[in-house]
Amino acid sequence: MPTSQTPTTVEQPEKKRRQVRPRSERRQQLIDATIRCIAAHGLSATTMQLVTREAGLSLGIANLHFRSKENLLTETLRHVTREYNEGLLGILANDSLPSLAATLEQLLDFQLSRGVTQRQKMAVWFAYYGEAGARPVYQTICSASDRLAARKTEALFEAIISDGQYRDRDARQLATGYLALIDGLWLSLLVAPRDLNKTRAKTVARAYLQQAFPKHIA
Amino acid sequence: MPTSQTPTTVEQPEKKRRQVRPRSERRQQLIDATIRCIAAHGLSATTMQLVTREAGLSLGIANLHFRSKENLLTETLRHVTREYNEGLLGILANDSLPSLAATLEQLLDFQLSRGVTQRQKMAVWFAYYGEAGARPVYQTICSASDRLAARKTEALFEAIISDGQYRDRDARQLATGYLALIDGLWLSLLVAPRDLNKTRAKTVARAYLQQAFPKHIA
DNA sequence: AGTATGAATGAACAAACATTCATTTAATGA
DNA sequence: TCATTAAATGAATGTTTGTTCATTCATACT
Repeated sequence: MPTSQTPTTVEQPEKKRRQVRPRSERRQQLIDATIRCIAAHGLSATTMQLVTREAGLSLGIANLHFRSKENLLTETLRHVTREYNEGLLGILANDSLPSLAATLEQLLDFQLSRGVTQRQKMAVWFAYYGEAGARPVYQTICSASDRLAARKTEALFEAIISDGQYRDRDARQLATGYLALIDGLWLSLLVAPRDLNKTRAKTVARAYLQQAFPKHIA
Repeated sequence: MPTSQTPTTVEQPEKKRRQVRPRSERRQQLIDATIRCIAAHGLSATTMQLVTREAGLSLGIANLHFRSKENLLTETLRHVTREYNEGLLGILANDSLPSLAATLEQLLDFQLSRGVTQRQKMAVWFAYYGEAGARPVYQTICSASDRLAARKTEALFEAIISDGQYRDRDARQLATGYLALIDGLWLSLLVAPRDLNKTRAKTVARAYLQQAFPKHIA
């Protein structure tokens, strides 16, 4: 054998080169991995081993960046919640008023869009809802998010009722019903995708809005 | 001290007398305890210790009567599901036809009744929904139950549409919407009981039915 | 090139877990 | 009253879990 410097390449398992990355990037990487794990294996089967392996990192790193598993799970819920709320506020922010009819259409499109209704996100959402009754932290995060959505939707509906001079309509009640309907449709999409697809779900939600505000939706 | 035969009664922790009971009774006892544990601590924190202690029995007894924890959890879901389905079928059974309007009212009353909307039951329901994406057994049980409810509700709505000669109504779509609405209301009652109570939930659900079938509901 | 810093690693550990099974004892019938 | 049966018990077991921390090494600065 000549002057082969390489250390006897006997098809080693290719020990991955260690990389140093900023804290925020690692945190995001771990949250993403946690979401995938929860969607694939459920919340109760999501272990630190599973998450860190899914992220392609070492076991100890989650505790390094998140202090504890509990904290990682809480931050993951916060992340999914924040993402949804930002999307919602982008449509329902007080200042942006293109037209009430257009806003209503945008809201419907967003809530049954690809991004929001993908299995991964919905699975995470409902996994935490399921535990919310027992974990005050989850309950707080979930209900704060719900309350924000309720407030913004109610405000939109009030504006629409005023604009269309609809009679005998209660904005609060209609908003409660509409948001519950959306939640229920998400649940069906998650648990029984054979019986309901996104298109039909959107038709159902649109029908609700048409009954409520016929002048504002086609 | 005289002839005290009793073995020095120094306020012993009162060793509970062992009782032999039939298998079916023990199974029910354990399922009930499991429901309470899931409601109080969540599915992921429900351990055999917790369940058997809650039932006032010894640690090994759950494995004796249910073979495994997995089996106990599955049977618990089956029990809750069966209980709900029986209530529903009691109202929507094909043969019992008092009057369509009365049946509609009964359905609404049942789905938002004390028995169905008590925190314990709803917490169990959603805990399993949250894991359903990852556990085929849960998914099967949940979606089979959902499908039954959908079929029966749709049949009722078809009869009502025919009876009232309503135009431009799709029974399937209305049933999907109504059941999703009920699911969403349950979720809100569970997660944000501060913002929604049973009475208001019933008002919202009734409004949906009134829009759909004004001749059949007050 | 040499050094200092702290991010990344993963073996090791203690706690918690479901499950097993030898033992106990209530219930039944002879 | 005693023998038989099997339900009930809980200490013991082996596995899995989250967490720790001594060590390694990529990176940046001198």
